[in-house]
Amino acid sequence: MPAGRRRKSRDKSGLYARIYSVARQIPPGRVATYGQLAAIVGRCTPRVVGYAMAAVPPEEGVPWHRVINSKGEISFAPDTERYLVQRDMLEAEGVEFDERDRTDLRRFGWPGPGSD
DNA sequence: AGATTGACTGCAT
DNA sequence: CATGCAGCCAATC
Repeated sequence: MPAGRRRKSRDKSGLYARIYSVARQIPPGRVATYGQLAAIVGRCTPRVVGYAMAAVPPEEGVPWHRVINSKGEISFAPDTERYLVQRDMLEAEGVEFDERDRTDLRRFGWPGPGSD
């Protein structure tokens, strides 16, 4: 790996790789918020995490469906197919939604890396 | 190079 | 609890 050159990580190319790397650590049945991932990745913001999730290649093994917004809700309009697909996958893992279509982050929220 | 958009968030109303 | 607004960073046009 290219030693030297660190300080503030200018690896913009590795930004997505970092985000995916963290996302892959989210265990089944748990969900993480964009802001949480951004904080763990560092030098990143929720917007970028969302953009990265939208750009996840299908075979990367990244559980993009376990990433939701800070309100504990899926960030797609409820009447879209993408929303239904994501919700279906989460429920299949045991994540529950209330009548407001929100999950309880205190129960299903991912504590963070190393909580395995 | 400037403007616009997007799977966001926190705070004020 | 719903809505509005500003701040945020990268990708696209």
